[in-house]
Parts: sequence; C-alpha cells; structure tokens
Amino acid sequence: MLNRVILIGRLTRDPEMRYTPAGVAVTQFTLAVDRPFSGGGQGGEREREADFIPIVTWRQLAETCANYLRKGRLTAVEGRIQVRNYENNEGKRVYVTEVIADNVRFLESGNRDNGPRDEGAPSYSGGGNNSYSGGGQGGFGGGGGNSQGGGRTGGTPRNDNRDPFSDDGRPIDISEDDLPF
Amino acid sequence: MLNRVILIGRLTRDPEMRYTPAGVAVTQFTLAVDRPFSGGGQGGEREREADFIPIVTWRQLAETCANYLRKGRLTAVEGRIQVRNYENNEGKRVYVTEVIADNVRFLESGNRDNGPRDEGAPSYSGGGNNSYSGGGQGGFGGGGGNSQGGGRTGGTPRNDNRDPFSDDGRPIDISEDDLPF
Amino acid sequence: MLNRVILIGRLTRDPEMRYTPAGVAVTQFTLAVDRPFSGGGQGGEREREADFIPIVTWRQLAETCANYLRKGRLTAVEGRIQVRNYENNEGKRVYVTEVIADNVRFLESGNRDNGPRDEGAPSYSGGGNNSYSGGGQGGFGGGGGNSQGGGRTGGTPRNDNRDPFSDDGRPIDISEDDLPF
Amino acid sequence: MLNRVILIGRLTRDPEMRYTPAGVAVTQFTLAVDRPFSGGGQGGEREREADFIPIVTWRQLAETCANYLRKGRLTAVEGRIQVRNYENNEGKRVYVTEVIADNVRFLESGNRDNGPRDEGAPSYSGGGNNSYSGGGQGGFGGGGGNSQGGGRTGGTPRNDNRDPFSDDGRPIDISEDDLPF
DNA sequence: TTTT
DNA sequence: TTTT
Repeated sequence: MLNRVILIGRLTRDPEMRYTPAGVAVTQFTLAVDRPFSGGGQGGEREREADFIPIVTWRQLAETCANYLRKGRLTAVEGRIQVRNYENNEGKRVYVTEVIADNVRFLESGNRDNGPRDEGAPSYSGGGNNSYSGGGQGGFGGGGGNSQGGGRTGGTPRNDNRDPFSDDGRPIDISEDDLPF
Repeated sequence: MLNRVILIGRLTRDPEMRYTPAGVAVTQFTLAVDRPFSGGGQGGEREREADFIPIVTWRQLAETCANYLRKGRLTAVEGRIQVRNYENNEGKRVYVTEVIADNVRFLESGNRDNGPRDEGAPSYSGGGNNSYSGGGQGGFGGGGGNSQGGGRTGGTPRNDNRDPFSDDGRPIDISEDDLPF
Repeated sequence: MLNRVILIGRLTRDPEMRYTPAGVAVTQFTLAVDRPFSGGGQGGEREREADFIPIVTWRQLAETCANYLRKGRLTAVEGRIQVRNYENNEGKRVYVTEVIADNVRFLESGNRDNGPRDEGAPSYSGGGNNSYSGGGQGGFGGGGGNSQGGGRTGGTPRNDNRDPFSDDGRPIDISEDDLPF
Repeated sequence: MLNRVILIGRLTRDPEMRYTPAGVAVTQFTLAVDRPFSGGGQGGEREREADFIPIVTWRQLAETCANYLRKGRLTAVEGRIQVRNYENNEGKRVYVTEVIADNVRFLESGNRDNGPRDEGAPSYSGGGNNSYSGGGQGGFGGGGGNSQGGGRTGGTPRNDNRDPFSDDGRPIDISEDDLPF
C-alpha cells in the first residue's frame, strides 16, 4: 500500500535523541502545523489553531535532526504514518500515532547560540552504503541545510553536545536505563 | 503550514455515517495500510503488518463514502492529519489522530451484495457549483467511481441503514468544532 | 484519478502575472528544486543540480503570488501536474508540462526592496467566491506568510506554541520493533 | 529541496524497457491521469480529460514494471519531477518533463493474456541489500502486487518480449547521466 | 478490534 | 499518439 505524509511546521521543543540498547539513534520531536483558516472564518473563535504531530526519526537522520533542529524552527518533514498500540498500566489499549520521517528539510538557517554553528549544517547529510532511505525520492539538498534518512547507524554516533540545562529545563542526560524497554 | 497525506489501503469495516446535531454528515472508517517489507525480510516474523489509520470525511464526501465504500475495498485517501484531544471520564487527556480526507478514490469496483449497485457508483460525486475543492487538488474521477470533498451538503442525504449502535468501542466524539471548513 | 505534487524550491525570477481576456488573473514562475545528492556523491561533478519546474497559479492565489513572491525566495508549492500540448508554427506538436498550484507557502520573509513590504504579507490570503482551490485541504497559514487559493478572508492568527505532549505522562515506548527497516 | 509526486492513473500502452550501455534497466510508460471535473461541470464540453504523464523507472523497479504492468492497468506511482533538456537537430533546446518513479503500486490484478501470470506478480519486489529506496518510505506490499525502487539489478532480469522497435515516436534519449543515483 |  |  501507499502511505505518504508531507508536513511543514515548527518544532514545539528541541528534539530529543535516545539510543536503543542496540545503539540505534532515535530522535523525537513534535511539529506544530498551523491549520488552514486559523481564526475560524467569519469571526468565529477556534480553540485550537494547530495540529501537534509527533515525528520520529532513526539512525543517521536522527542524529542530524538532534544536531541541527531546534525549538521554533520551520521544518519540512516527509514520511509515513505509523500507528502503534500498547496496553497501559490500567490494562487499557492505547494508540499512538506518529510520523516516521525519512526526509527532513531544515527551512530556517538557525542563528541560535546553541547547537553546532549553522555553517556546519550539512547541505546534505545522507547515509552510508546501506542507506534505506529516500535518496532518489525527492530528497533534499541545497540552501538551508537538509537531511535524509539513510545509512546504517554508520560509524560515528555523535554526542548531543548541547547544554543539558538550556531551554526546556528537562534533563537530556538519559542513560539507557531510562529507556522504557 | 502544509499538511498533506496520501494513503492507499483497505477498509477494515464498513464505514459509519452520523449526522451532527446541525445535520452535517460525518463518515468514519479505518484504512488498513500494509507496511513496506511486511513479513520482515529474510524470514523474520513480524506480528503486525499494517497501520490502521482512522479516516474522517464530511458532508457530501461523507455521504458518498457511506454509500459506496465497503469493508475490504481498496481505497485511496487524500487529506490532512488532525490531532484532537479531549478529557476522558477519568479526567485524563486523550489524543486522537485522524486523517481528515478531502479526496477519496474508490479503487475497486465492488461486486458485493450490500450497498448501492456498483453501476450506480458516481464517476464523480463532487460538491456544489463553484466548488473546485479538495477536489481541485488531485481529484478523482474516471474509472472506478470517485468522490471529492467540496460543496455543500447538497442534494440527497441518504440514510445509513446500519446499526447506529454498532460502535467499535472508541468514542465517536466528533463535534462540529472539528468541521474543517 | 489522483495527481498531487509537493515542491520546495526557489524562484528563478520574479513571478509574472497576466489577465486572461475574461479578466482572470494567472501568475507564472519557475521553481528551482535542488536534486538530491547534488554534487554527485563521492567527488563527481554534475553540471546541473536542480530541476526547473514551471508553476502556474490562478485567480486570488495568482495575485497573492505576484504580490509577495520574488526571485530567490524559498517557496513551497502544492498542486497537480498538467500536460498541455499545442501545435507550433512549424506544425509540430509541443508538450508543455506545468504544475498547477493550489497552495503556495512563502517560506521566507522577504526583506527585499521591491514588492509590498513583508509586514504586509498575509498570513493567509485566500480567494474570492469562485475559488476553486483547496480550502479544506491542509493549507497554509502562520509563520512566514502564506497563501491559499480559495477560502475565507481569515483573521487573527494566534500563536499556540506549546507542546501538548510535553510531560503528559505518555511513555515513549519506541522499541526496535518499530524500526521500519 | 523537496520534490514529491503521487499519481494514480492508467497506462496508455505497455511499458517499454531498455538497457543503458552500462547495462542498467530503464522502463518508460505513460500514465493517463483523469482530470477532476472532466466533462466541464455545468454542461460545458472539454476537449481534454486527462493528463498524459511520462514515467521513468530504473533498475529493479524498471524490470518489475516491464514484467507486470500492461496497457490500461490502474497504477499508483510515487516519485519526483525531473526536467531534462537537450538540443534537438535544429539546434533548439527541448525540455522534457518526466516523473522518476521510486514506488509503483499495481492496483489491478491483471488477468490479461500477455506478460507473466498474475499469480507470479510479486507482493513485494524490492531490491537487494543495498537498496536505498522507497523501502522505508511508504512503500508497497500486500494485495495486488507491488514494486519499489531499490536494489541492484538483482535476481532475475527477465526478457522484454515485446517488439523492441515498437517505438512511440518520441526519442528515448535517456542517458546514464539521468541516473538519479 | 481490524483489511487482502 | 494515448488509459477506463
């Protein structure tokens, strides 16, 4: 079947990267995607103006996102909808819908203070040989820096070198003990 | 921002149509969209092979879907991701992610017994007069029957003759606030 | 059938607006969309790195594009592929492929000198009554200014930048089973 | 940048497969994609009802398409727009726009007489180990047979048993420079 | 809870 | 030049 999603929105927070026990990088963030007709037409009031859509990226793409995306940045995401479900502590089945991204395009240059300097942002940061991702698919490149899924974990899992106390207050120093699996 | 989804999958059940208190038709169904590499590659076993994605349609498109879609039918859906949330009876916030469809394409002719005869399936069942609508965007038409969002309720609200109480457990808490237009 | 295109690229020149004899606005411009892997991988040289894709917009959207887009601006376009053909002066049939846009998102604020000031750029600039476009489709709005064919005038874009998923107690239970590859 | 196209339409003819001098398989076909509102609304007459969009596939995907697609078949294509140009024999620059497909989904089973039997149609015919493609992206699988770009020539290059001289008039001037990877 |  |  076919399952394709394209979003443009802004990160609600800095992305969060983890490693699975097997050492695979996973980065999650939420994209705030403004709805059309925000404001509600003729003068009506609408409570919600945006959809907050959880994004998940894996491997090389996860690392690039963790390194170059920041809260508030305008970002394009291409991927597919995934619906997971699990049983919660009350024995109730909970459904989680996320977009598994295979392409992420950084639409804003990012003159912020934290994170790698923007000049360092890769115009293309694709993967290695086994790259599973959309290379030929409509990928990225050029201007504002960009990133594609691709490649095995490949070589160099880089550290998250941001100040763990910056910005959102939540500690980013996660050990694998914190992983829920 | 931009928010676009295109899916091809099969209905897990017959669609369910309701009317809002204001008389607006809403139809919901779930699309089973097979994941790539189902089967798990070299011989691995994967328990789940598909994503089950809830689809919501409104107005004329809702009626056409209720009339012509049936369980198992191969169907293309175009729309946007919407994330609603509400407080459940335990005071906990629940997030519901759905695809609000503005285009639905019937990819299978449907020789089944229930529902209107397939010959009756509209090659195009769009909306009102000036509506170029969702429609306009990548619309449907031709071969197997097709339907576009757009237009006023238009014409003939036909009855949903299935059991209105045959819920699937999940609350159908769609209010007119969810009307995307 | 279904026909949907989403592009992000930069204008190669200022847009050109015309009016049809019937007084309908048409605006054309070309989007330079960088190809993936520009540069040619390991050190290869490739002469051309982008596809130059002609875009056509109509009516209200045409006017907004003519007013707010300028050469070099990063722009997202949503629409459909149209293939026209005509007989040229040598009696030869010529095929012209264009993207008929129904949604255009201005991804850069535009501090340039010509054109209306950027502060004037509409966060949403929907169309008039004959609007044929994707109003309900997952359009645009917000951030950098944006435009959709069709729709209501739109109103008071409010900012909701909070993440409803922040610290909501939902476990981040992504396991390696979720690896899509 | 981002460049993504999704089409559903019918093949106007059987696909044509070639090999480049380097032995890379290339398959081309044209998709007839019905326009929305064919017929022209209120009673108007419209001469053209569809867009005829040239599709190009490479490598393993090319071979699968050549083997399993046939004239008239309803087909979904995912890919990107590519604009090539060359100087023709009169020294004039000619622009050719094609969709480079990385995912092709066979929406009809195909009970026709020619080509491999439908039972032989692969539910997934992805590539080999190095496959960079669509794979993870929202690919295909299941029901009606399906195919993704990816992988080396892989496996079993089957023969093209159609007349190699049955051209359609348009020069097939695709060189390996057009290889998108 | 699920489709082929 | 075109598909159903």
